[in-house]
Amino acid sequence: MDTETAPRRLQRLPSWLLGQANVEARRVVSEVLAQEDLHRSGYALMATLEEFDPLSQTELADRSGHDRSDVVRLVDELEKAALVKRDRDPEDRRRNVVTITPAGRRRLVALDAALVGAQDQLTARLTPSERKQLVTLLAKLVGI
Amino acid sequence: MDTETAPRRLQRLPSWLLGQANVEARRVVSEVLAQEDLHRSGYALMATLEEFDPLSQTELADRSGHDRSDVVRLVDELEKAALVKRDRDPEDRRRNVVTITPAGRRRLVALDAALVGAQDQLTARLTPSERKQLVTLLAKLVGI
DNA sequence: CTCCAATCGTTGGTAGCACCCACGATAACG
DNA sequence: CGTTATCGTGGGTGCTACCAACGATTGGAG
Repeated sequence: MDTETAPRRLQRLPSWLLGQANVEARRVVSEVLAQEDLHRSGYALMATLEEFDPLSQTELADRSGHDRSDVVRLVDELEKAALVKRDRDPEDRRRNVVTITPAGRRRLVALDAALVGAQDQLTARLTPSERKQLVTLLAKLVGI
Repeated sequence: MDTETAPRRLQRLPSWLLGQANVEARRVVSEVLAQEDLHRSGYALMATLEEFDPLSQTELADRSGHDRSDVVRLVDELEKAALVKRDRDPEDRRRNVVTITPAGRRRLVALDAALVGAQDQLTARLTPSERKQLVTLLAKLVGI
């Protein structure tokens, strides 16, 4: 849409501006990740595993901010692509132990590089110092 | 989700932070508007009409950032609630002329007040000056 | 040791939202 | 005229975020 022709009432709302910015963010990131043949949630899961490996699916869901049931299907895909591994936990046979594979780690490096480009594109209109400010403000807003 | 326990890879991404902030924004705003018995898109349409009245449905769609076909159903609801009026344009009988009703304007005032509260809630962790900065940065990011 | 409650993965379904396409009615224009 | 474009409308799709319920399994109370 033409954000410039939007009503002022909306343009002044932080919530609306966040929405608009988020639309851009999703668009740019999805586009870049699609070239690497992955969805945004796939990246989120792999990033989570890279740092907190090994995790049960429920833990993975909580850390990555997804629903338990959605993680099932996401891990299905990632496992099919050999980017993650899923095994029954021998110590608690209700759980699945999910880990990232070496191939997954290698893939993550490529994705990181692609994502840097996406971030630059997203914040193209901001100066480097403004980008830092934005990150700081957003982090504070969401309570990090 | 617990944004604090998210992987650092994500926490550093402006796009991810925007996403998290947007989740909060949607949640807070939807909640507040629900008490006034309206969706977010309903408010967007009414805000657009208040400023640019009268508009055809296509113009309304462009200004408010929605699809033409979705505006049809949204205006249906708003018209049923007597918040907007829809008439065939006598000068171009393909068009519908959509205007906000006096009742709509009154309702908008109440909604505005409710939304101020929502914004405060959303940006509760920021100082007044930080809130201004955030709005400025986001506006610049989306090209306003 | 037994039974009950809780947890885990999984399946299925729902709701909202942003899209897209095709149609009939109408208008603009050659 | 007849052709092309625009408008509202109905229908449908895909994505994402949810929620409910189930069988398998575990842990804890008695």
